[in-house]
Amino acid sequence: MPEQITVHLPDGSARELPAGSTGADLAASIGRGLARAAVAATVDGRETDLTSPLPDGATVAVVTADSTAGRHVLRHSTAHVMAQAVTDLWPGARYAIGPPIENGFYYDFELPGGAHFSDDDLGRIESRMRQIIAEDQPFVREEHSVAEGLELFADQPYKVEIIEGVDAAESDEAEGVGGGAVSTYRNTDGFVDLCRGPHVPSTARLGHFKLMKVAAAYWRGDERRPQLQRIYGTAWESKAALDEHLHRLEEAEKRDHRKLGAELDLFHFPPELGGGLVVFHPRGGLIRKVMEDYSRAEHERAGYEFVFTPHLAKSTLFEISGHLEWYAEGMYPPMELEGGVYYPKPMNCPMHILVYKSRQRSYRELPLRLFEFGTVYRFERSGVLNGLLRARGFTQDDSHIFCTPEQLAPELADLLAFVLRLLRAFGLEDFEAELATRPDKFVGDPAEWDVATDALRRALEAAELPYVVADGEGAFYAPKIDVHVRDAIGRRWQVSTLQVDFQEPQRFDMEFVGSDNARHRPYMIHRALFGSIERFFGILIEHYAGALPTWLSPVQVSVLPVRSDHQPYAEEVAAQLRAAGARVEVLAADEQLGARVRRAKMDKVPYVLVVGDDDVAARTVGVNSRDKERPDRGVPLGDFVGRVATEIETHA
RNA sequence: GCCCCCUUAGCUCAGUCGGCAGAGCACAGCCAUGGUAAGGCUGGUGUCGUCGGUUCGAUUCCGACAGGGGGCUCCA
Repeated sequence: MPEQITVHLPDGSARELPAGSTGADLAASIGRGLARAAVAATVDGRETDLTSPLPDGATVAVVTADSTAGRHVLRHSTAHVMAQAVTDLWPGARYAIGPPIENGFYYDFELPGGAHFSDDDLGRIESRMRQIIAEDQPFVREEHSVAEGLELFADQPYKVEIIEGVDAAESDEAEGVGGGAVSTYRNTDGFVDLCRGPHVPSTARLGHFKLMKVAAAYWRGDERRPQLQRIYGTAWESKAALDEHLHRLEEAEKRDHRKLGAELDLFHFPPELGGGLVVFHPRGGLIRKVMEDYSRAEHERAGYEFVFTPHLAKSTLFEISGHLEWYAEGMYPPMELEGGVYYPKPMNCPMHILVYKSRQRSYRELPLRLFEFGTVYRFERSGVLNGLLRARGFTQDDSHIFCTPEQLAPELADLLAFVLRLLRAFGLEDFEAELATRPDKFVGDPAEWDVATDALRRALEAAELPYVVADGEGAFYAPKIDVHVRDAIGRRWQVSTLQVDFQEPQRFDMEFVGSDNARHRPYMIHRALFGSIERFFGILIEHYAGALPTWLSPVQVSVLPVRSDHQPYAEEVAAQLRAAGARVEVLAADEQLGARVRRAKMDKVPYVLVVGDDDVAARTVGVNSRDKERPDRGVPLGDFVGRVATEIETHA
């Protein structure tokens, strides 16, 4: 046994420590500030905890609390403390799993007698957690055999299930179970939890946390298993970081499209219609019309043809398409009339296939690109509805492209470029894609799957779009690409989707006549770029916090005469702007100027013009831009009209 | 569908330890002609989400239901 060990630091230097030294000792030897900030260590790149002895000759790095790994450790440790507090306050409570997540952590519990937490309980739990933290209890790692683990957690059936799961099959590293061993962490007052670690050396390192909410969650995420009580919390390395996070949440709340939708008079969900069904008001309708007009013009340029199809169809259609077999629970219930059974359509594809099949098709017509703003109805479960982001009736900017197998790859590449062009026009810049591949349960020929998946991959690479492969996440009938965007405050939203489908062409027995005069089966691509117009609308509102770019704003310029006698000039200014294509309102001088400025600003109108004596005399306007604190006085009218016209045209 | 929370004027919310309910904004009328985020005065406004229970009496306490929010599951 050597008395000294040597550890290497990532910067290439080495350090001698007494044998048995831990990550915490290393941190202390490097410096006091670091010792305070340290929450864990890595040995040869693998996480360990600060309390385990370090091996001789390893490269050791100390993990600080403000790093991603460090925050992970903090949050995980805070989750343990929460479980400890809950078992103190509810003796006999069972604890299941409590991992760190983005911005925080959660822990799932089952309370004695099936009791539920209420929001008031969060305060009590937090108080108890603060006591535990103040007591500075060390986290001590222990290793046990599986048998000892089962003994230790005899009265914790969820922990037993985790340990037993290991015996049966794979190890569950995150839970500290694997290779025939079980690791745990114990606090001084006896609370012990199954865990791989690492943890902070003691509870005193924690403290900048807040319990956020109570929720229910199914054990193992399976709705047939017991429902547990989940508490979510957030935890950070400093008070400043915690406050910043809470501030971000407030900002996100201010951007909530439902709140802004009401404030800006854009849309609402009348209870008389039922959940998930929206009505657009004139201003929201105008924004939507601009979106649709732009989309139509771009589709026209890209070689799409426009079709229109009904909202209802007989069951026959959805029997052929397979929707009744595969998707019945997502469809609105049937209506019977005159002996027929009708369903509201959950998708547009079967309708577009009927357009294709209306006559014999030649390879010379392909690719045939059929486009429609198709409104569909899906019976989403009540708990999943979420404003415009998840509705029961919505409109897809839907297209189905029918092509020959040879055309598939180039068509996909063009399509992806088209997707990005359209999204960029709406001011979205930050994209990521997900390539979803063949699931376990699939239909069709694996060779065809490979062809399609490969075509999708090549399209992604051609577009230089960063992507991740979601293995087995494809639809049962086809692989797909989902395009995600990041908004102004970094949230990720799924928008566009591109799917290759060989299944429906077969079900509908689609054909085209090739150059060889033989009949062939076309490939089909499903694609929606906005995804759903309603959803995309909601995302834009949140992205821009309601302050839409000029070209999308329902009112682009408000003209405010200082006094009533400036009204004629204000009308003239408005007329010139309208002639240049702008949407203009004049707020007459029956209210104080300041109040009218405020009203226009609250409506997030991009330009508020004030015209008074000087302006009438010099044919100028006072320009108050949304992005500027102070107004510009005396701007020549002609200059301003030109500027707005350019902005509208260039989507600035 | 399941768990937690919420529901009082058009909106945001206060309130009644059980005794016929309030503020600000908005709205209406009048006055004020005002150069950049709320001018002044006056006024009307409610089945206190719905139904049932307890009570002399329920907006308040209890229960059910509906609608909304946050999660879970789901998202072909």
